[in-house]
Amino acid sequence: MGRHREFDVEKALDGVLCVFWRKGYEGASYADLTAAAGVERPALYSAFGNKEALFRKALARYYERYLDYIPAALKLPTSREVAAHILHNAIDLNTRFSNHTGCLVINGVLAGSDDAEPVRQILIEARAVAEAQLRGRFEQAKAEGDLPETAKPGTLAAFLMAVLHGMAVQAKAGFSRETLEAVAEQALSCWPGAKSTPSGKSS
Amino acid sequence: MGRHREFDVEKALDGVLCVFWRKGYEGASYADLTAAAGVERPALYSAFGNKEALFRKALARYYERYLDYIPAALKLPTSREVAAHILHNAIDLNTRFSNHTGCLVINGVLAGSDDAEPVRQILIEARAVAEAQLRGRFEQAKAEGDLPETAKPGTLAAFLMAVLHGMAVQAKAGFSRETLEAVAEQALSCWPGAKSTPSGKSS
DNA sequence: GGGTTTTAATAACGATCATTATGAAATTAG
DNA sequence: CTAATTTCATAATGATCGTTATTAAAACCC
Repeated sequence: MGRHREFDVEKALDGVLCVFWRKGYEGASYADLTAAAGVERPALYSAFGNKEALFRKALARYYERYLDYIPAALKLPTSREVAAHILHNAIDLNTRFSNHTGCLVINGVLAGSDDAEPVRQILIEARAVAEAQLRGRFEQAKAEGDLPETAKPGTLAAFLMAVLHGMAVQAKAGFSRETLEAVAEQALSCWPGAKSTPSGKSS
Repeated sequence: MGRHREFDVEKALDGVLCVFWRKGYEGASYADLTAAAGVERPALYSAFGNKEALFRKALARYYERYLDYIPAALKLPTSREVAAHILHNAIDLNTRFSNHTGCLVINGVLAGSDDAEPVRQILIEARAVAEAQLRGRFEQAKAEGDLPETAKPGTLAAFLMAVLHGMAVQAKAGFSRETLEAVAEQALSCWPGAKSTPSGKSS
């Protein structure tokens, strides 16, 4: 019973996502958001809740639409392939759209007013989850002999995330895909190789 | 002629700097700024100009008070020492103050409203200057044989900056000094070594 | 088809934003 | 001591912030 919704909720969310991606959480005003969503303010509130809830839903959509290469990468056979796949896909994502470069999880809130603190923590937690997934995958690689005994999975995960974050900052500053690819290659150049298995027998 | 200033301009600027460092350009309100400076709004305006001018002066002070390790590092004898010195000093700066972690040049404005675009460009330019200095120093290292012929100074500079930016993001998220030191070590582990001078005679 | 319910659009809400009039207090020049 | 000048603190400016009444339009139920 009642009137139907006249706008496509997912389309509106996509528009909202682009604005948050470009301007961050606090930098995006409702004037921007409604213009991009093609919908008036009360419609956004009734469909998504307040600004923080709206951002959370945009972030969830970002993960499922644009960050799906991460779970895919984690299934690759070697830790080096995992790292390389994530680096290259991140570069593509960070430079593909000229209207919103970089990464939403970095652009969202790095530093902001006290009002933005909850959203800042959400993004910190999201990055921590990704880093933990990488550490787990690299621990597995170590157990499999894909990484040497001396390798530190936690350090490799933190290092890879640092390079990803740094490239996101650079992409937001307008760096070219080619420059970022060179950065990624440099980061990969010191990736620990497979165990030389001096005493191991390959089955 | 006229009344004397009753507050210390440099002290006030230091207070302002801390707020910008912690909350970024747009996240810092005049309520925050005046509280930290210990001075009323009109005093800030008469002494420094508007918010953008105030930020520029805080940024200049940041460079001379906290980023003086960069010109010092550029004078070190080898490119590896340059990179290591900058990485370690950046980590210290990013974690030394619990009230304003990370880096002002990153926290300032990454993504924001259109109003913040001028300040965003200022920070992009500041980072570009640092990267160009590094590239110049690494070109010199290459010419001196400190870096191999295959080394790409521009890539090394961009890579080093990426790691620095990534660590600044991580520091702002609360990462420990120890974790960041491990990240820096990983970044340095692939630093190109001195030319092996297979046909060269050491003088 | 009237009554109910949900959505849509306009416009208003109080709060806060950066910026600045305003006038009192303080210092120097004559 | 008076006049001129600068700084000080209070408070007001218009604009914009996120959020929400309010009212008209549309779609369902009985």
